[in-house]
Amino acid sequence: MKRTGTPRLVDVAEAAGVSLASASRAMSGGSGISPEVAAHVRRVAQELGYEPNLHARGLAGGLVPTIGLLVHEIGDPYFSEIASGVIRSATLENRSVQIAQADRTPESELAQVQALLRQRVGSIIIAGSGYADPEHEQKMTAALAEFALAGGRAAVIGRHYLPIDAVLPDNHRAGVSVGAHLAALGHRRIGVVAGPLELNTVADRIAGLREGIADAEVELTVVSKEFTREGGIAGARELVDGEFRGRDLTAIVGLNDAMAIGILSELRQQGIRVPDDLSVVGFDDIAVAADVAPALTTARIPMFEMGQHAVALILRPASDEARTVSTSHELIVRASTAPPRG
Amino acid sequence: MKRTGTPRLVDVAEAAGVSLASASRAMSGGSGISPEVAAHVRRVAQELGYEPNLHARGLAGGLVPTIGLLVHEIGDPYFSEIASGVIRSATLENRSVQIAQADRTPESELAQVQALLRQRVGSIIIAGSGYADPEHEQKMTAALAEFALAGGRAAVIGRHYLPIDAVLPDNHRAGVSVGAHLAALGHRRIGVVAGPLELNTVADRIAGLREGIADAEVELTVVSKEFTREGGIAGARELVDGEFRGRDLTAIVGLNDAMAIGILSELRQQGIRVPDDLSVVGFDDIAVAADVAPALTTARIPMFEMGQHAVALILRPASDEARTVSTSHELIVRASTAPPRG
DNA sequence: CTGAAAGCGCTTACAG
DNA sequence: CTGAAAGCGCTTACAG
Repeated sequence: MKRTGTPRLVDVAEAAGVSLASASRAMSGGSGISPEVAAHVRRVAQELGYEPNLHARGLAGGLVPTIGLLVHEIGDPYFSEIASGVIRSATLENRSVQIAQADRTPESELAQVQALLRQRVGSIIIAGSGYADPEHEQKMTAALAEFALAGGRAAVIGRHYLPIDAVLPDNHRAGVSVGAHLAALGHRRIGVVAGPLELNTVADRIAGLREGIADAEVELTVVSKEFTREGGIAGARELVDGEFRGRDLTAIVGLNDAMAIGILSELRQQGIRVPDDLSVVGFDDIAVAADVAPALTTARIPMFEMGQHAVALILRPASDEARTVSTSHELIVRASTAPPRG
Repeated sequence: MKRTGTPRLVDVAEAAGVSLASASRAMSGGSGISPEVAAHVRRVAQELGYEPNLHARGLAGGLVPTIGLLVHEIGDPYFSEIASGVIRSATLENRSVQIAQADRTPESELAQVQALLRQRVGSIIIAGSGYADPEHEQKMTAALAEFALAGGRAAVIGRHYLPIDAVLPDNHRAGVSVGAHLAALGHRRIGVVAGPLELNTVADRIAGLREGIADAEVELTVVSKEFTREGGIAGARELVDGEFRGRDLTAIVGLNDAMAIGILSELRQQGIRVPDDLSVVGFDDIAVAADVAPALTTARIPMFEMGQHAVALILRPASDEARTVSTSHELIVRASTAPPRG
């Protein structure tokens, strides 16, 4: 069954009066062909409505222009906002994006990256914090190096251990802002509900927090849970009702908004008023942070823009050394923080 | 550069002592080969760690096992929760998913579907309400019919005008539940902030609402806005402060949670207390509905499960007539609704 | 049911 | 820079 109507590269070659090889170079390669001929071929292709067959390209050894996007969990607003930015930019550039979930485990992350490589996607964006585990990061680096060797373009969002192009959230300084804010309000006994400590996002934010409170005599109590709303609930319970009950905290920091929202929920459950009895702060400023009860004070991280930056990075040809796009943060003070009572 | 290490189908054919053709039939087709041989080939393939080259398959005329998922906006929790269900099930079935955004316009929707078809994805899931516009729906039907002819599998979520496999949210009855709930509380003047009226989701929910209040003498005031948080804000403003100010409403329904959350935000802004001065209800029960201020009464629609159902549908071979999976809803009564004052 | 062969639409050495 | 040719790894009529 001939697919009439869909012009192939031979058709444009013929129409342009050049060989298949030249047409191919005009459309993909770019090098090894005179600019005039290339321009002519492209014009003809345009007129004919030529659309390259991606499977043929993939088979012939080339890479497919698809962008592989790896997130931990697309239902998490942090990642869905990044994904939105990636897809928006990709669509503008006529690239399609294939999405995979790593489900918050390093093994799955690696497996998904390899699945993406097998499909010969031309570029890969890995969103989400890296792991402190050197063995895992080294395997990831190796996989991506091989990918780069084959002409693939990779970029990461939010991890700085890998030697490749990266979009860096302002985690450390965001932590500083949050710490300084609480210290300035007068808080001296602060609880932190952290995600897994091997995530560099968690480590960076905690380090920032410590720096932000360094001038005041603040006691920090850190518990580590899942990096989710449920983790926030569990952490809050432990801090106000568990073994740390005696600490008499006046503020709790959730290391992302999902956790902070879980914390708010648990405190409400227990009849603890925010910010009267306890202040609460988050990180990220996901869309709903302004709408929860009370409205959440948080350090805004520009997820959507980070997704767009990542696409811009992989669209640029590779260079010798890894490029980095640093983004900024903004402390958004809302209703969930206030000076401690008394 | 020989890709050593990655066994090809010829390699498994050789190892299994059969022809390439038979090996191919064993791995993909299924028909035209004896069960014993097929089983043997598959075992050998397994041992060799054979992974089919999707591009070769796509080129050879077959379809690629990738699932194309079309949403309006991945940053919207309604769609990200559906996407999460789709990706979860797809990963379990070893399928990858390619995602595209339709940005809430019919033209873009059609364009994205065609882009997906050009890539020869084996299946397409379209999430999101259909349009009342018969011309658009007819074009969509034509595109999907052609796709089905080529062996593709398609399913829609949340639109029932198209003659293909569908997962149907319980929009009408959810509307009934919401209407009945408000009527039972004693509300008689109810405002509705609707999304675009040409969306069948909107039409279905409004029809349900009308049915739910039919027994009481309720006056419904409907305004139509964008199907987003901002739309909710605009609608609330119009209902309490604009030309409808005199209506003296005692409750406002947002036709999805995003709108309802926008409504809550606007009312808070204006110093109108919920539920004391005005009750508010939403639809969907997105993850944050329980955490907004006040916690939102809403009709729960199982987005994640709907995504999984859609994958189950497209995994099943095509049948003569379109199949339908109906899902249910659950009215979740929280703090945003109460009897009207006075 | 099974096999030999053509063909899917490109890219990329290899010559010129 | 340009072209003829081989090859990427599969699927699918076409015979048997």
